[in-house]
Amino acid sequence: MSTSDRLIESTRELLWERGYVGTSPKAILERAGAGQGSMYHHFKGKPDLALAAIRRTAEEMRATAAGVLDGPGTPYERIEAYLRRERDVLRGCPVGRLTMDPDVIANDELRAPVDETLDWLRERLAVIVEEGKEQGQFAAGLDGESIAATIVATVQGGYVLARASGSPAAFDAGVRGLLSLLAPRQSTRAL
Amino acid sequence: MSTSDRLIESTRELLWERGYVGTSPKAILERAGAGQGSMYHHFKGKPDLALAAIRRTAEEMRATAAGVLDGPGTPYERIEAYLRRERDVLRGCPVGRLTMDPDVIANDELRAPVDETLDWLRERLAVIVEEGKEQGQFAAGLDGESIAATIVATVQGGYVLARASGSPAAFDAGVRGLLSLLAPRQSTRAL
DNA sequence: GTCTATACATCGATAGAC
DNA sequence: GTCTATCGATGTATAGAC
Repeated sequence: MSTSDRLIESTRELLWERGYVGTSPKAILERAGAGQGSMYHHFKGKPDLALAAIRRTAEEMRATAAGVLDGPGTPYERIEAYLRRERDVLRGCPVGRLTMDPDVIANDELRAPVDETLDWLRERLAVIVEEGKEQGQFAAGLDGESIAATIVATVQGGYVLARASGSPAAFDAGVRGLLSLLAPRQSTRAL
Repeated sequence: MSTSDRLIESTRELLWERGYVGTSPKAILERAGAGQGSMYHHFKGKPDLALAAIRRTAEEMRATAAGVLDGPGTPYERIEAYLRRERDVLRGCPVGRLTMDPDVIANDELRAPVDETLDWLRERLAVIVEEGKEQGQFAAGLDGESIAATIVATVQGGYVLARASGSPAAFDAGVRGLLSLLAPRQSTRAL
């Protein structure tokens, strides 16, 4: 792995753990095993390096979600697979957490990958919900885009609840509740 | 307002805007119009002042939520009132945002008010959902605690979506989706 | 490309005058 | 109680040697 790559990877880890405001160049360099010079040679500064890290994290998240959402199964099953997919719940979402970072939100360039990723996810889920409606799996009255927003919000908020309580249980409960509300009509299934 | 109060209020504002890591004593003092000496006279240090601020914010949030949840109306209507209550969506939740703060999560004393508030909210909502089940407004198969977690998560995650996109629209969409899923059986209502 | 040295501001806290 | 002065450490960035 190149020095530039190690810098980006270290930054990704630290952004996830401590956010943008809580991540210093010094900490990045220590973790990457590099000196000041390397960082300022490859990147213009902290925001530039963070942008590279955020873009990579966003892309990775998109690929992971696509892997599940484009998989086999009925619309409900694919949504369930997305919601139940294994997660390091207490670490939170490496993309969503950035929305609580004032310096990220204030910088359109840093915010863009975050926005685009969550937006992509919502649109992808909205299509799946619409498919489920066509197949009669979901009630015709549901709005795909709204349900998609609810699904993504439940996940993002589930991280908040889990981190507050120090346990993944609340995340799982939120997912369970959402799935029980989404469950295909008239089949009472074990959730 | 006493100096101590002004310090707490300034801290509350800054914690909301910038989080714990992003809030410096200096910024607090400037906003409060006080000097270093005042702060360290009234509080042991930054964590101590933050604790006072977080406790006050948590209490205020609880009171606000209770005002809606204990109000009039059917269980569904009270949940709807809670979800649709006016919010400064783009500012996010002053309590929930703290869960993304590594120094808050690492400190049990600072985390406690956050945990207790969200936990209280979930329990309160769980009772309301159970009431709705008894009254036949919600399907008997629903689990109060899970649905409560979904409701709180949708709100917390709604803030994430809104802040990512720079618009409250996604928050509203998530709420709309959740309400459409919760809507009392067989009455198709305008949502 | 990478390193060390240096710069200057800010961080969180303490000391001590008033 | 509040103020200013000061402290050592860290934050972000630049300079310049190798």
